[in-house]
Amino acid sequence: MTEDLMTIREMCETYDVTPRTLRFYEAKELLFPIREGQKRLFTKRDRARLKLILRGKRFGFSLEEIRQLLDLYHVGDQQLTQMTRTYEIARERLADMETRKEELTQAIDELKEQLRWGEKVIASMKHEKKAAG
Amino acid sequence: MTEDLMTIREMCETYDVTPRTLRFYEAKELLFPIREGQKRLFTKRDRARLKLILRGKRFGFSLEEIRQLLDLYHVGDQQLTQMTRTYEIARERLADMETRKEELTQAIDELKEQLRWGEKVIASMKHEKKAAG
DNA sequence: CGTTTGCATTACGTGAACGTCATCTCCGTG
DNA sequence: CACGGAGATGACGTTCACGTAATGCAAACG
Repeated sequence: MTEDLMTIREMCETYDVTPRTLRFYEAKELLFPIREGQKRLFTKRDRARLKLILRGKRFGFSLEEIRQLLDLYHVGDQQLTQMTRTYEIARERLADMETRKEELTQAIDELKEQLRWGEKVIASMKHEKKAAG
Repeated sequence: MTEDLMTIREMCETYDVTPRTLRFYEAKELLFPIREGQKRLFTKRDRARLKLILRGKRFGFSLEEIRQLLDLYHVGDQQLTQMTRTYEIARERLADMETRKEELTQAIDELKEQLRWGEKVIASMKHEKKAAG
């Protein structure tokens, strides 16, 4: 099976994105599908990158931020200085993500608290209604 | 001190946003400053909401999603059915946030792993350079 | 009393992230 | 060989979340 490669349509169905999105990501140098004539063929590497892109988006990162991060995952044949810079960017992102996680944890706790409040309010409203009815 | 109230400028300095942003949030019904003549005066409630807005944005929520959530924090005099709906929306958001947190935790672990990789690569590159030099 | 300062409104502009439409090109099938 | 379907390429449109004038008003200040 030469099925390391996927067409644009297969990609769309697998990852629930549109062709436009995939072409857009290629234009922005987030993906690098190979060409068979005109047609794009997406490799395993592209799929790995796409997963990271979609995850990054759910975290609220911009495509540009994601692009910088992706470089760390496919180091390739970079120069030492460039590699070091990539590494530093990644460390910053990591710190960023850990901060987010803490905030998120706190937000979750607070929201849970509010939900308990909401339950009480709803309960008492039902009670009032009953009493008033 | 009647200083439960803040001017738009004070708000901007305190929360590091522009006047435009605050007016925009009011237009979108995320904030409800009172008026003294023409001027806006932001209450403690507005400040609490703004904090939640800014935090929500860092999590990648849209302003519309945030607006729905905010209703839970200032219940006011809603009807039972509306309150119940708000409560349900909040529960969905909570589930959403918990999913995000898990994904984020995983992403952090993976990124840490990549960073260890990066360190090794950089170390070996320095070594090669030394050997080649 | 003219002018700066602070805030207001109205309206057009902008960057990010795609959507949509028109048009073109192969490729396989009847 | 006509033709439908998958995919490509511009190019313009759209939504979100504000930015950026242009203009106006009203209190404060020298």
